[in-house]
Amino acid sequence: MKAVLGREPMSTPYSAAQRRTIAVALELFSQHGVAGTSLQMIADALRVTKAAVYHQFNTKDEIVLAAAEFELAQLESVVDAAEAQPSAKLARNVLIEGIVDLTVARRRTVNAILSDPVVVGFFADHETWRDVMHRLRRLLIGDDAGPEARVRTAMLVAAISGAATHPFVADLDDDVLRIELLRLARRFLGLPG
Amino acid sequence: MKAVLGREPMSTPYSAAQRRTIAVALELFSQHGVAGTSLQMIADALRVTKAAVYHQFNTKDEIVLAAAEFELAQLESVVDAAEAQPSAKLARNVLIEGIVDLTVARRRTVNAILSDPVVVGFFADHETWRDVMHRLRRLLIGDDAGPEARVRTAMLVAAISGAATHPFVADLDDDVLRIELLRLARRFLGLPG
DNA sequence: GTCTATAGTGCGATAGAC
DNA sequence: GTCTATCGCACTATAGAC
Repeated sequence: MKAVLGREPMSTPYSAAQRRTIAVALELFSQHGVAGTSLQMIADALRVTKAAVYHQFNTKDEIVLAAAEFELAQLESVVDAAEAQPSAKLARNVLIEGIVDLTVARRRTVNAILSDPVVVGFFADHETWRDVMHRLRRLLIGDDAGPEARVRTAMLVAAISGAATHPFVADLDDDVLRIELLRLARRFLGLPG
Repeated sequence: MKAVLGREPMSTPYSAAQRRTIAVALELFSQHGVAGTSLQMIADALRVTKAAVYHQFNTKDEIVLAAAEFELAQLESVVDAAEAQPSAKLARNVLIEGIVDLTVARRRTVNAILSDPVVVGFFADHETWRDVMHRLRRLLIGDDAGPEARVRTAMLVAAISGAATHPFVADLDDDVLRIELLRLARRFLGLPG
């Protein structure tokens, strides 16, 4: 099932210090954007100096890539779980639920990181990214490549990730947001829900 | 109808040179983000020096604000047109159509600018922005402030603006994208269409 | 693994000639 | 309105002590 050749999802076992760096970087990137976040800001948030951060990662780009791949890996595991379902219908259901859960749980970071111009540039030639997007698209659209299906899919993905970050719902509880997102997403796809 | 006190939508008549600066700034901001765009890049795109750009605007922040307000003004005129309708139903219809038109016509810039972290920060205390958002929300939700209505509204706004920028539909013609977005948005709201 | 110190570069912004 | 030239600063990144 996961026998995709040459791909090694989490083959880099980051140290605890590296994971802490990634965590604070994600928070700062989501607030100020990648380009608007300096290594000084990351170092200050970790309460160490810049040199200490450079001991964990050789360049800023490596931090950006590690942070982006961290979010990507979670999306990938949702896609994995969906593909493991016996039918296309079940797969789509698991996918929607997984995306909603992921988006709500990490609503401050996921969308901000994956849509940042710098990350978009990095991911343009990124194999795992293209693979995950391709599988995601296939799960949702199937073999129908017509405009209606494609726009509907883009709207659904954008609606879920965008709505979770939207100021209109900033004060809603995670549970309430999750339930409403799920219900509307299913209705949008014409699924029972 | 537009008698909102103390608000002066386009009271600053920018010169032709200033409008050219705003136009190239919007393009660059949407590609690299606000923080990732330097005044040197703007000057190069205009084929002048930085000093010439500083003759049009005193600071980079002024350029960012002018560019963001340019996009906001177009959204505001859509809201104006919707509020001029005689019924709530017609108003909502005009609003959806206007947002779809605007988003498709300027699909590379609108969403990127208005969701940029720097612009979000500028607009946090921006009167016109808050006013337009409040009126937009009122037109779509009315007096229903329940979670379902709020999530549905956030999803709709995010779906339209996000879908237009989504790579899944990057190669679709503007006309096709416009028609599909409109149809799906109306179906999402339970409107005839 | 963290520090101080610093190199080298590009940034936003300004002065003043034309 | 555009230019050359420059200031002061923050940035990424490195060197070397502890």
